[in-house]
Amino acid sequence: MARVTQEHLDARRRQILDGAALCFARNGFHATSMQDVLKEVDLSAGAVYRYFSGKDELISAIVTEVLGEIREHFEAAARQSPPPPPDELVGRVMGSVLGGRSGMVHNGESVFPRLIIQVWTEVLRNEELSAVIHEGYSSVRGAWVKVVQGYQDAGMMRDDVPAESVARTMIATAQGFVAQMAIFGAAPVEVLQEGLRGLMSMGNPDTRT
Amino acid sequence: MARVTQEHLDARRRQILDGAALCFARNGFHATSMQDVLKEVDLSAGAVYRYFSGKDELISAIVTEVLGEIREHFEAAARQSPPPPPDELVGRVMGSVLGGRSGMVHNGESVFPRLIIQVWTEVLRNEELSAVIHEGYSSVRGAWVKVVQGYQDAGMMRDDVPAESVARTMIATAQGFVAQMAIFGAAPVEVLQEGLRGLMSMGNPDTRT
DNA sequence: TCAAAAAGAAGGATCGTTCGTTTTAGGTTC
DNA sequence: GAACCTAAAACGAACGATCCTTCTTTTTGA
Repeated sequence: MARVTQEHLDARRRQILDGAALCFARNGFHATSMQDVLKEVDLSAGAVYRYFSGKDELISAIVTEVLGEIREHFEAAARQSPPPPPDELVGRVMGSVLGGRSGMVHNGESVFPRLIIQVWTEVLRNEELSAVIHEGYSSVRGAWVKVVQGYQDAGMMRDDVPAESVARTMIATAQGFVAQMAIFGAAPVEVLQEGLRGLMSMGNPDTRT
Repeated sequence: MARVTQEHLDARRRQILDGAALCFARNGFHATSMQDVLKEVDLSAGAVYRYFSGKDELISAIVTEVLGEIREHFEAAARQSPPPPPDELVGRVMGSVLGGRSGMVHNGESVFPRLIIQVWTEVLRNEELSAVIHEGYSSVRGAWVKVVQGYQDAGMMRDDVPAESVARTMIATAQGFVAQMAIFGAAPVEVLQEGLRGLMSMGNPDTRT
């Protein structure tokens, strides 16, 4: 295929990214060989190396894309007006994160949770990717802090706890639920929402600061 | 050193496990070479292969040990009497999990959070280890469900949400906080506790089921 | 027809592991 | 108690396998 259209080139690149992401979600970045990826995308080495300079660039492209998607979903949820309560906020994020790559399924399970925890381990050993997730997280946290301050200003939440701590905790809830889905299999987002509503119903814990 | 004492053999095995765990926390299981481990523990290949039949067995031993420790910390916290509120419960788990391996530090950061998320990725590609984490999680969840039912029976929490959902959400909070510490660095456990107290103070969210 | 896309065999490097050798701790002998 | 002996612990060079990547050749589409 010579002198192909730009759409064809883009489609090839996406085909490689998707196939590689599937492999990486299954086996991790470094237990997956290039041969595994080549077999998955049904292309030769020469073809893949035309689109990516090497395995590292392929990994970086996937990690960056995943982090970008997640950041967007978190920030979109925080832009809701009026700011929804925590259970709805977290539920919306989880729904859009899991629904975003709805096509990517393996053994009946969404690939995304598995891919996300692989990404977490990869940012630990790559300064460039570490910077990406730091910046994204910082931005998301800022947006969610504002939502929490909205709760406090409206008298919906005690205001003697730092808004940042609450924002971090809500984000942690979503992250932990993703980890559970990756390890133990898919679960309805309602589980997480019910859990948050249960916690929210406990009332101001007396005089303990 | 021939005919050495059993204590020496045990110490050697532990030395290898700790050194390998440090390497794996830094770089992941499959981006860490045996040469890396040998250099870290300052032993030869022949020595290490006397204690472990191969890299896979070394990984399995570390993963199993980590999962066992975590399970014990979660179950010990649930055995508290009377059952503490969620913020104290989660705070106690985080404290003991992070304090347990207090000796293992790298660049001023506790190694354990990094090691834990590496473990999560490894159970995805090893059926044996998957069974271990499934069993441990099932047991922990059962213990925490009872605590939540205690909240509900005492009228501290609305009882129209499944206790299992709340238990899962509390566990997810701890898991997510571990992920945050691994990726973004250590943070006081108080952050997570404050966050939970903030959520708990929001009161019964009206008529939304 | 030809430039570009894809193919796929092969190279160089690194991996996990083995195995023949050396060193050592602790029991034995005088 | 000092010298010796021996089984085992540790060593480390080397092997085959596998990995990522390159590069020449073939195929393809405009």
